[in-house]
Amino acid sequence: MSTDVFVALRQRLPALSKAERRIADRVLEQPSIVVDSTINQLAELCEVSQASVARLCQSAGFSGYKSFRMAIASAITREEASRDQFRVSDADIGPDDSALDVVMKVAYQEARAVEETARALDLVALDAVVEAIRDAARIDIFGVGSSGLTAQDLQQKLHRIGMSSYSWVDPHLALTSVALTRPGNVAIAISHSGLSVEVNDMLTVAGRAGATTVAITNFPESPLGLLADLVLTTSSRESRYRSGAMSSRIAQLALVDFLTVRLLQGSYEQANESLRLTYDAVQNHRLRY
Amino acid sequence: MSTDVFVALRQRLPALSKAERRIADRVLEQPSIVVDSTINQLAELCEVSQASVARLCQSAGFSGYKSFRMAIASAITREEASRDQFRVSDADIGPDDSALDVVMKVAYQEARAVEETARALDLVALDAVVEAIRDAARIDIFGVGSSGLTAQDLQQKLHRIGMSSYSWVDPHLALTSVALTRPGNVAIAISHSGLSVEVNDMLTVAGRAGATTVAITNFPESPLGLLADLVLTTSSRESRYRSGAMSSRIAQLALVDFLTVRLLQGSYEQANESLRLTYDAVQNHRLRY
DNA sequence: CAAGTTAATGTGGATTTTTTTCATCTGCGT
DNA sequence: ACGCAGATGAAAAAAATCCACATTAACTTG
Repeated sequence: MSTDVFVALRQRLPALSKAERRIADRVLEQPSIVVDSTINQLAELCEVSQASVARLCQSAGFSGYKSFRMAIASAITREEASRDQFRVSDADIGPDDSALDVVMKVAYQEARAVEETARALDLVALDAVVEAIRDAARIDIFGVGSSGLTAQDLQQKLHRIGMSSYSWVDPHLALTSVALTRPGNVAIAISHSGLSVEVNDMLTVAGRAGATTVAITNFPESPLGLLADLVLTTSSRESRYRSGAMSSRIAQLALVDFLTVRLLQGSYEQANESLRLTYDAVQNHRLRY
Repeated sequence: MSTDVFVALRQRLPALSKAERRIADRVLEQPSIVVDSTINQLAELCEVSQASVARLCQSAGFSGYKSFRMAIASAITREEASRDQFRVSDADIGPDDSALDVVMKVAYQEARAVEETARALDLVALDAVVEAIRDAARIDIFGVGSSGLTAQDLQQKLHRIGMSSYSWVDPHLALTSVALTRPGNVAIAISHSGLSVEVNDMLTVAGRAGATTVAITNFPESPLGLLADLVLTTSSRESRYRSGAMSSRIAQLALVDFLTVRLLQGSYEQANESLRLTYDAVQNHRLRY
């Protein structure tokens, strides 16, 4: 992309003739009118001829009014975008915030959670987990509360690409399953705080049985984190105005996706075949437009 | 309307005719050609008539090709700006991408899905749904596959703030439940494509029983979207390299959070009390450092 | 399976918009 | 006052967009 229209315009400002100057001033003052106006309307607005407008566009380095107009449209959104970047709604959500405020703030927090989780992720650990999963005959996944949903999600995805995996909601069932696991298998525990008793128990038992233990938690130094062979850390901070887990769950799911895509990469053909088959399987449960 | 062209286009994608679809695909794949092409050139490039291009532009909500082109120019710069932040190329994920590339690209797509969902959200519909939920004696939630997890998540959250809600995995159970629902109650159907037979059935029955019907879907013009009284639209694009639902599920959960926070705001004291109580309830299942 | 019906697509011309040409005007120096 | 150079506007020419209508394709129904 060449230099900004506004820059080009401002630089030429002193060299312009009277009519062109009038147009340029108007445009710089309120660029949006260019987007909304044809060359005729803009000319009339500035009380000059269309030809003058056309000449200004060319003298600013554009082929004509058309491309000038598009450049202005671009430049406006570029300015908007960089403004938005600084007007980040890092503030906490309050009881009197408008719907727009709420939506923007929540979205911002969650987008940030994903981004920060990605940036802070230990890629070596990630690929170690991927390797462990790939070699495992069975994968047990466990989480309670909202982390239970992440567990289910991971289970579904692993299952879809052809890996035997189980996610347990019931702690007793989980314990009986992992008690019988073996070296080479993988047990994955998910807990935002890393403090959940059930989840810790499950990973302890799995470790004792020789499985590779993986923790997905926001706090690597938590009991759960210290317990596990491999730790994948999410980076989310919950708003005080929470209705339970928001960002933490999003960050966990993002992590699940990193894992699955990475797994998928390793066995492209085979995994894609699995995906195609599972997709076809539900095809006749779909309506048509 | 600040809603992004690309969002509008992607949401209408499945509802488009063959010729329009071809154009839309081409545009989404390489948007810059629109900026460089007249309507004739673009038509020739896609091997369709100019009229079809014009029709697509109108069906995407623009007055014609002119304004469509400007919107594309804007949207391109917006995308560029946000990509710069992630320092990620626009290429899709490939089998040979490094772990870092994969993580950043997935994170970018998911963060983008959240942001675009927020940006394009119909706030009036959102608050209408919030009102309906608040007044309802019972809320039935239904989704299959990965949308089933969203359904569970929403159910958990509503439940936690003291609303009677049910999420059904089994279509039969769901149908028997909504068949007995009543006017004033709310039925929420979740489906990314809006095509799932079971989910459509459920909402149809609920509507017949007089409940307020809500659809959460990426495609407002899908059968499900057309069926519902109120539609909340997600704005996600799936990577071609998908392991099932990634961005779509994240966007759905973001939507769930918008809903719950908004609900929570309305009844600050009472809901916060519920949250505190439920938090305390699991307290002695937490370890200490 | 054919006829009828409806939706989708393309053609060509009407209309709008942009570009270019050229005549006129303004200001300035001689 | 005259002539010249650059600036400006009017209008013609060119280009592009939009629209009405014809045609084709797809689908339904008897």
